[in-house]
Amino acid sequence: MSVSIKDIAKISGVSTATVSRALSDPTRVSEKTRQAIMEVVEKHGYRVNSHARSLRRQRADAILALLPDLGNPFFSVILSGIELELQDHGMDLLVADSRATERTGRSVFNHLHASRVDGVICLDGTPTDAARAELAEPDVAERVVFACEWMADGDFPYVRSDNRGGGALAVDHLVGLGHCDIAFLRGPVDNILTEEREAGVREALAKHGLDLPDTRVGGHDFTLEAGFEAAEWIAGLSPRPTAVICTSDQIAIGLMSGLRERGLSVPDDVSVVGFDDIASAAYVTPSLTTIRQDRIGLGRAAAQVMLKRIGVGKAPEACVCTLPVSLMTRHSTAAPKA
Amino acid sequence: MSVSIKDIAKISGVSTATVSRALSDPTRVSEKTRQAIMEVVEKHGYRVNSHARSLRRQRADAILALLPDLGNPFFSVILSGIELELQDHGMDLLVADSRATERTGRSVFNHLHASRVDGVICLDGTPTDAARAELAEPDVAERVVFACEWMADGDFPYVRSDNRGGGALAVDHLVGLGHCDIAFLRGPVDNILTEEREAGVREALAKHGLDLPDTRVGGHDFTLEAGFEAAEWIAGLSPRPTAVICTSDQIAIGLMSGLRERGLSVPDDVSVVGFDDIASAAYVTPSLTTIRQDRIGLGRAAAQVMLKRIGVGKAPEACVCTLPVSLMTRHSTAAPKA
DNA sequence: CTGAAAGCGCTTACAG
DNA sequence: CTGAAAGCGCTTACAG
Repeated sequence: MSVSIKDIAKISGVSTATVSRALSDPTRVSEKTRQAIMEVVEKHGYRVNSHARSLRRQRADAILALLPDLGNPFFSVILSGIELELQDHGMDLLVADSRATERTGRSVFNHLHASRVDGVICLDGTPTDAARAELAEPDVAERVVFACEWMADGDFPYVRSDNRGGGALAVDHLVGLGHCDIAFLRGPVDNILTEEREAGVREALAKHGLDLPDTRVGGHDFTLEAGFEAAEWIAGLSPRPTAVICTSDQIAIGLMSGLRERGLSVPDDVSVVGFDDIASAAYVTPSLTTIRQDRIGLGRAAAQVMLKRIGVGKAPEACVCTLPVSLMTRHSTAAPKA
Repeated sequence: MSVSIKDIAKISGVSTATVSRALSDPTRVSEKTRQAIMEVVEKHGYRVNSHARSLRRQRADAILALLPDLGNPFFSVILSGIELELQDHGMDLLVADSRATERTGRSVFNHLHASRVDGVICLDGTPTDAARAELAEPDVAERVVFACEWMADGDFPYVRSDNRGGGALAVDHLVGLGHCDIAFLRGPVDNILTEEREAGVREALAKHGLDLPDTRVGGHDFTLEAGFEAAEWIAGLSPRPTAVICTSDQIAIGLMSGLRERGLSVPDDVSVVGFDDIASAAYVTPSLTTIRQDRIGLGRAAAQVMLKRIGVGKAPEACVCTLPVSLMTRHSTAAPKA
């Protein structure tokens, strides 16, 4: 059917070895032969068969991005950052949803075992027990990089945002505005991002001589729904906190929606700070003050660390990387009403 | 390094052929041998090398999803639908950003030519000239399915929403509310979705004895920014239309934000209808009336059509599929002020 | 600079 | 039910 290296060799009157060299390492072939071969290659639209090459080279030239939820739009920008970087190195990107995969009973690292990919960028910080067991195997471990999320007890290369710093930024901003009764909305239980951001919030609060009592901590997920539900709780608190720090923009947007439905105004009655700076944060009403994560940068860096880890490109160096975050001041925060 | 079928064969005391059969077609091996082999397989954690299998079988067991913009969150849910379906059939999912790929000078169908994937689900209805030329080649054409978007002049299997019907639904809703001066906000020039939705709007308008003059048509992109910018134009129109139909929720959300900044109220001054029903549509203020697309269904259907096309699973049957859309009535639309 | 040959790890007619 | 052997399409020491 499709033309192979053998055909090209025959037509060009050389061996397959020479064709292969002309394609992979042109300097090892005379200019004249190379040109003749390339002409034949062009004319017949020959492309190296990736499976044959991978089998022979023992290298897949592909990376798997493992997401906790492929449908979550938060990841799309990160994914595009990963792809941008991989493309520059001629590597392909496979994606899989770790939760959906577990449902099938297959291992999330199957791609690695089957040599389909050279490494996996794991964006899921809470793998199942089965996955954790596999992560303990050296031949899996040495091919994994964590991005965004990570395992508290693991020792893997990683790329992440400065989550603590982000929590602190939110606090400094609110305290600077005059707030001293601040609530905090968590993400899912055991999620490392939630824990880090909360730690950052507590540290910064302490620096200002404030604290975060248990009665001011709520939330259970990163979603719009969770934020919306939390509005009922916040609205019912007495005294009501004058500001809420949310661990995601989705929570914040859901929360603002819920507060409004209860007749509460943002920022007049309650200031709200998000986390992430997703695209719509600037366009909701009021526009959302939030902690910006550089998601493209996160994706690119994750791919870079991965490529280093598996020995593509530069020599292996720093295999961890924490990206700075920044405060985006918009209209969902204001000084508390006197 | 890693254990191969040869090792398993040796340890089990059978030929590699028998191991292969035990793994792929257990009925062709005696129960006893099979069990013995499986035990060895389990114990040594053997996995079939995917490149060797693909090379031999001439099948990649993988599909490429080609998106116009990997970073656009609209696609994430579709992608998860595709993955769900592929997973059920043991197929892997590769993703690539068509615009980013073109930037590198490589062909977007390279994966197909290199046999890395068995087919490509194309979500980009406006391929470059180079890509169109390749789509004309039979061996490419027979492995492509369009999803969501498509080429007006192509004849490919496809999966799409009922875009015309969606346009009509929006009109019927607004006219039912009493609107008779309706504006329309387009997406990018030449985008087929925009054209279809506009056609649906015009047809429905005509049915009600109304029309859509050029002076009531604006917009140039599906983005939040484009919607925000359009607010200036809408606000400046005299007389001002009492309702606006947007070709995406992003446009609608951007528009509402811009209108509010100009002191206009939605829906009191202007009713707004979106298209897509993205997750945040229900949580913006006011919540957005929109045309819902079943994105998970779109993704699943696209994968199903693809699998049929390349002969996996069921016999090939209907290779086109138009999914119904539905009106989600929320708070961004109301009767026009008298 | 070039070629002959081995081999990457599988699967599958073909025989028995 | 099982095995020996060919071959999928490459790449790469090894020789010359």
